[in-house]
Amino acid sequence: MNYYIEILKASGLKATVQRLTILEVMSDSGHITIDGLYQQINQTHPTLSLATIYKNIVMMIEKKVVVEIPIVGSKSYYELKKQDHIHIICKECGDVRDKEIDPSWHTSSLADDTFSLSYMQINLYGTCLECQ
Amino acid sequence: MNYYIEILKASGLKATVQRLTILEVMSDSGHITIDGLYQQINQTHPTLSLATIYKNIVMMIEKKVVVEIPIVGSKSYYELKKQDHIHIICKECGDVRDKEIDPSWHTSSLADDTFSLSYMQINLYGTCLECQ
DNA sequence: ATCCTTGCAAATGATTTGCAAGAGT
DNA sequence: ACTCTTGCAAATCATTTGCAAGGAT
Repeated sequence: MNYYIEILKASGLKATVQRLTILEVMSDSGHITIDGLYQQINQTHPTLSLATIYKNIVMMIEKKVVVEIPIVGSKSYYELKKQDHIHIICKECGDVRDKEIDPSWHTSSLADDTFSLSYMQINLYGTCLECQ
Repeated sequence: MNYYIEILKASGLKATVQRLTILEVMSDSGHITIDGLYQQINQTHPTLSLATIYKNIVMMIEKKVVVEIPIVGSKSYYELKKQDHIHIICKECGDVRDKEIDPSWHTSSLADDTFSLSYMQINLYGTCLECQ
């Protein structure tokens, strides 16, 4: 918890209960949609409003504390910012898992020299073991 | 034009002027949003409604004629279905370019054996030459 | 002739905004 | 004390739906 207070302050955001709650729930679930966040949070903080979640997600994305994961055929997921990694997405159950990017990949060679790369996003869609 | 008639029929969809127009505009621009489609089409087919575009995009995605490209921080783009490839996206101007996937990549090794991969999506975000 | 598709308008759903009260620094 | 943030309700924007008329096979 204290960890997130530091992150928020370092980003110029006040450490409110609402923000800390959002970050904790997001961290626990790994990847979560806005609706998911709201439902989870509602159980422990029934007064925390949807509007507050929206406002804060927008803000924390701007401050690079949170990252959006846009998904084919569904709402975006959100996660805490960390190193670039692959998302393995089950089309059946919607589960999202992380995987490290194979270091043998020369990611810099992906784009050409004329393009200044800032970040990448790799999503693999398919069916997980449980859903097969 | 006749080419798209075949594709539609093969997918079990009637070849209407509206659908052919959508496919042509989409092909011309490479990648386009719903709004973009509507504005482009409006110039030549002012009566073609937004609702028709929505209905058809949904249908053609189901039939695998069209593919959604979800984008960080903006609406999804759509393109004609073709081989998997990389999208190079300029965060400044929104331009989307295609690039072949480096064949030296062992894409099958990206996921583990337990995951049945159906398709992948690789987006590189940064700044294009013109916007630098 | 039949069934599918269109276009309109209305309905729904998601996200954003304005503002007064409350909380963090 | 000051400024930022919250929560509510209303406003806006995006997407979907129902239905009667028109078009494709």
